Amino acid sequence: MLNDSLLPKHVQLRAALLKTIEEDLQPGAMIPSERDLTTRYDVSRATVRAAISSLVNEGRLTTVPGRGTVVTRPRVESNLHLASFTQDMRQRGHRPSTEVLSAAVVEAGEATAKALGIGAGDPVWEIERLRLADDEPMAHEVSWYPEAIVPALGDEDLSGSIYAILEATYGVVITDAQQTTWAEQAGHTYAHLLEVAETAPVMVFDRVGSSNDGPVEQTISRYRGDRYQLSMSLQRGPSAR
Amino acid sequence: MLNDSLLPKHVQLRAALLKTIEEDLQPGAMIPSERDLTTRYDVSRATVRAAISSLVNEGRLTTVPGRGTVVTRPRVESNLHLASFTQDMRQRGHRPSTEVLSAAVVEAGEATAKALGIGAGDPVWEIERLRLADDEPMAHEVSWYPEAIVPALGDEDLSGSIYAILEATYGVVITDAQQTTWAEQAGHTYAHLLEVAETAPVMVFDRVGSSNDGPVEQTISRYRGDRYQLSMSLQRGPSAR
DNA sequence: CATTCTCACTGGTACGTACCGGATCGTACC
DNA sequence: GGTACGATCCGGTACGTACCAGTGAGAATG
Repeated sequence: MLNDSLLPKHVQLRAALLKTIEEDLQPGAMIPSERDLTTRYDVSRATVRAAISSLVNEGRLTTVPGRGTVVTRPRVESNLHLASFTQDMRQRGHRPSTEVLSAAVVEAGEATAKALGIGAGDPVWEIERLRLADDEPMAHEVSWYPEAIVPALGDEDLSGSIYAILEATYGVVITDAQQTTWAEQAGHTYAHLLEVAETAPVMVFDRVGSSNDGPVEQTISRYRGDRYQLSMSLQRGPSAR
Repeated sequence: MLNDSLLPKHVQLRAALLKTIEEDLQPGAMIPSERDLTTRYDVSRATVRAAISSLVNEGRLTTVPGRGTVVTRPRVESNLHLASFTQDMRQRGHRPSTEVLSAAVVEAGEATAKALGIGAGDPVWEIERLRLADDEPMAHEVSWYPEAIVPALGDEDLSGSIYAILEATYGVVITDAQQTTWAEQAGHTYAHLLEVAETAPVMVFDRVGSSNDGPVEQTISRYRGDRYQLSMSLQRGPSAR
């Protein structure tokens, strides 16, 4: 039945099961019992269990002692992914808008230069924007992009997604980012911009976005603590000592 | 050798291995061979392999065909993972300690009951702890665990990792969690506990930890904004609209 | 002395058996 | 008609055997 090849049987069986649960079965449906599968595919139960446990481990199947093994209902998408402010707000049910505060070429500071892998003092576009949701301030953002990568960024309409401009005009696709977040008091400057008290808490994000060719963007955002929250899923990872 | 006993042997063996790789072995060191472990603990090789593969799955061990099984070198990157406070602080170079403020069985609130998949009013252990790093307050934590799962939690030493207790005593392994975070002002209660101003910003985490059998824990933590930050990597999700 | 070969040992694969406790359902008994 | 029992399914646990393909150290060879 199996043995098309050099692949271990439990790997082949795994693939076969995956195919059936994707094509023929609905979430919540039961797959054949382990003992049934042993005769169907003419393998031992240990092999069947190896295949199944691999799929259980990836969250595709769930075992229920005494009943059987069922196809897992697909999980709601993890909320933590790389999205532009615009996408993010729409997904949360808000109407996003943007106020461009400034856009100019400046010399890269030390931290920015290091983050972007360029020299300190190299020219970078500095874009400062206020982000609104339903016409109320949600976040303040300052972003830096190397001029060498996006020479004419200032000519574009910066009230929308800069990621879209990068992609359409410069063929640069930001595929992943690393960000650090912490909590601060708004303070003089941002209290005014965000229309909150000076002692109001804000969530600060320091993000470096990268394309396949390396870092492209650094952004420091300050979100109003009273209007923003972030959800994420955690797995027990390799470094979960 | 094993058989303390209500727990399956491979779970006990898993715990035993985890202890040795945490206490006696350096990253990169090899653990005894599978056949060696069968005689040491007087179990079958299948049992040994079950214990090992569970640890491999969580990234604590790595198997090398023809050579052996080695303790995984912890990676410094990927800062966003499921880790206990103790683990987290050690990784950040701090010396963690804990002050247990209270531990009692209470009736589950509505939000907690919903998160844990139990009935409102069902008995849950409520553990309130102050977490210190280098003897200074870092975070305040309140956790809830269903009494049905951990009947005698109050008898344990709660100044360390509760995850470790869950695993060692109850055979419950928290493998993943969903958490939401936002920024707040410390306020009366927490300002005093965390030794900061009432207007000082804190990062709040509302986390639900789950084992393979479902939710086990809800924890609400408040971290001092001036002492804590969170790093994470973002990928462009499947629907990168 | 350098190379090659052998061989013990590793994890990986695959088979078999056996028994347990939980779930389900039909059936026999009040 | 409702309850209790038992047969029978399920996955979970645990044991055993056997062989394979890499690895690596030491022996045999050049």
